[in-house]
Amino acid sequence: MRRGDFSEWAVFIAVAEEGSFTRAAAKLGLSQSALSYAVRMLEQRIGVRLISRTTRSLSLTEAGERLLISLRPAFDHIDSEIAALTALRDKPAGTIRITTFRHAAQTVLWPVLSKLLQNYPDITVEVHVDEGLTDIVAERFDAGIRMGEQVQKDMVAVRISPDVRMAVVGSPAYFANRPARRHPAT
DNA sequence: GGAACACACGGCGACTACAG
DNA sequence: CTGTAGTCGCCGTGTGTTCC
Repeated sequence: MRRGDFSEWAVFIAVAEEGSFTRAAAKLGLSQSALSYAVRMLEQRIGVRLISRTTRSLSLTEAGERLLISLRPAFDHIDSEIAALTALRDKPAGTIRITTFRHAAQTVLWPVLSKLLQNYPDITVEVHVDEGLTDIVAERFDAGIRMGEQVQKDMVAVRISPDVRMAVVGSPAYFANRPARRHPAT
């Protein structure tokens, strides 16, 4: 997956939430044509129509609705974590190690990391993709994404999607210095 | 005179071509 | 990949016509 993909997901969310390319463009500080191009490229690459357009209005397709429901909490969660990091440090920097499975990496993690890395270039993120059950604590990962049934008892889990059973999990050590969350912040 | 309908037109928003 | 300019087409509104 190319790095440029990240912004396309953010564009999709903005358009979906605003219900208008023009308003989304104003919100993101881009031109309307840039957003149209980004969404078109995104749809072409994944081969799924996400937004139904007419000359005067737009609406989300079923696939678009599902994608928005899945992505929005993840973006919100990353935003809240960034805010928490900012509160702890004047200038966030360092390495975050995350383990996840391929589907979550493609649909959830990459889009939010795009925003994170743009805003905090001093942060390095190590993403380990594997379909097995990597031990987050033993392998010294800071966080991971697991299906609900894969969340172990000693993990601190935050659900990130209402319709997909995915959750962000972190080692107790990671959350020891941070406030525990039951839900992603909005 | 007032209500209902049909039509024309301008505004607005999305798309596309093209240049940088 | 982004911005500009031009094009297309839907929608809202104003105006004219018809009917009661």
